[in-house]
Amino acid sequence: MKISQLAKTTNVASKTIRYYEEIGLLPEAYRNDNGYREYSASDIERLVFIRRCRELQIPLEQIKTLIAVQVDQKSSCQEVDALIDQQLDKVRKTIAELTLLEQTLHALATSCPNDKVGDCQILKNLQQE
Amino acid sequence: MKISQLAKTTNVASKTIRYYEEIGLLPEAYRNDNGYREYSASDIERLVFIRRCRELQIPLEQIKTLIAVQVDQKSSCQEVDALIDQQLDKVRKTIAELTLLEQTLHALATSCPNDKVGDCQILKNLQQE
DNA sequence: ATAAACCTTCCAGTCACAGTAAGGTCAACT
DNA sequence: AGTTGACCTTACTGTGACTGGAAGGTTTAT
Repeated sequence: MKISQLAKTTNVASKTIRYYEEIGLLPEAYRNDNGYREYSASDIERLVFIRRCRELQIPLEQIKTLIAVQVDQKSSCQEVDALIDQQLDKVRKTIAELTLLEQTLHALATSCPNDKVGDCQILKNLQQE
Repeated sequence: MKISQLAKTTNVASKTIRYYEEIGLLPEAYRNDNGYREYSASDIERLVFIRRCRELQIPLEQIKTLIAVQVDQKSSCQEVDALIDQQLDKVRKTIAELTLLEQTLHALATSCPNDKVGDCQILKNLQQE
């Protein structure tokens, strides 16, 4: 199958597939006589895996690690667990930060009863240390 | 005052101050005989304003707009209100997305009772569409 | 024959900086 | 007078994960 077929099947843009190959996240694709990349079913699997990881906002470098770990079926999946836990931690911290941010923005949004820039309480609040 | 003094006072790195000047967020600084940038009190105000906006994750381009609006004291601060509301919206949407993400990651993190990669439920789940 | 829909590589742009290099300036000390 | 160290300057590169576009080759359908 050609790259656009793979793109459609996996819901990953052709451009992105080439990019993944370039950075070594995908192996170099087999080429047809005309130089076009040719893909098989196993490429779909790998790409779906990557896409799912990306949906979880796992960085490409860490996805590389996950793929490397998968190769040795008998090795411990401790690294996998740790990576997911890390990701969960990161997401939770970001949520906490954004929740504070939301409160600040909400307070700010409701702080100005005036309508001229000169009296604008929002702008004054933004001036404060 | 020199750039490092301004940096300390406002808690914005010298590098960042130069960058803000480069992109036109700050006006071109006055230069001493030796070519060093020289700043005054009003520069502190402007930079604190920018820093506060950045803490609220307002993009630099929108901060430019806010600064432009401030100039005409008599104009309506409708644009300011709208911008803060937009920002609040964006933050709320991100929180909602991350909350879903957190649930998925949590479910994933607790899905694997095995310890060999070959049986790892996490990796299997990541393979799914 | 030609048009459209593909494919290829390569380069630039995104956002908001941070890192580094190479060099100029200044104040204090020996 | 020389030197050290802390500043300052510009200019270029790198970050992450792509996306857009240019310029050109190939295939397929009409």
